[in-house]
Amino acid sequence: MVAMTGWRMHEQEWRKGPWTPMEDNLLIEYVRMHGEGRWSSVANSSGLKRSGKSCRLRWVNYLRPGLKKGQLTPQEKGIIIELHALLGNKWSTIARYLPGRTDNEIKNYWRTNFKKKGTPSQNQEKKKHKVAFRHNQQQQQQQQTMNNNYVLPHVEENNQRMIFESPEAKIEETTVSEQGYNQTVMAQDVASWWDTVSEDGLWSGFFWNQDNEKYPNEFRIEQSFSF
DNA sequence: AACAAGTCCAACCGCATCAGA
DNA sequence: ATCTGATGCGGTTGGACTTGT
Repeated sequence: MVAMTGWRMHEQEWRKGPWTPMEDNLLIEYVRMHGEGRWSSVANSSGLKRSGKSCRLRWVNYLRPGLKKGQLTPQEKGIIIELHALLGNKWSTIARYLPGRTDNEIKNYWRTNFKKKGTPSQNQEKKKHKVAFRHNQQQQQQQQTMNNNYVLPHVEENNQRMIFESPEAKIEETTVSEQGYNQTVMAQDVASWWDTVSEDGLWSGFFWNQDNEKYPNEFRIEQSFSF
């Protein structure tokens, strides 16, 4: 209740609905000048008639430099599935391990593909490609107007291996044997997806080790990609 | 060609938590 | 210790778009 007071103060005045390119530019300019954060002052400083909450969401989910658009890769899907099996609906936490992807995107992916029965049909996959293509075109136009000075956090590339690090979970590189992977943690509706991805050869391994005596609440992952 | 149904995703909402006064 | 505003998160919705009939 209390938490909403600030947001609702000028609720009648806030614009809602889809963002226009002009609004996007105003927000980009604001962030460029003031940095991320202090969203509640965006309206005053930039002239945007959007709530701070709306501005933050727009920035985080759409305007933020480094965002990937388009279809999730099999690797990314695998990470989502693994982490969801481990963490549940902690979309923002899962998103931290997928640089350039947003919690909203991951949430949408999960709901679309696994919240209901069955796996996506081939037609659905075709549709996804079309949508992804549309987004890529839009994003490329968007990116051209922006000065990308940001560095993706917590990810390094090291001899064809992505090392995931989390400030919260202290995830670090490790060497876990394939036998250590426990497929039973996967939901049943995910199993068919696993078969598909394994067959196409793009997925080369993603192993978990929860036998961590020292830090029982932590987990370690090894992710190998074929670039 | 027209309509219905399904899919996707941007954006909103409400609540929880954090931080500063 | 309490209050208040700011921020973050997860759930939900609306509408554009695609596909099927």
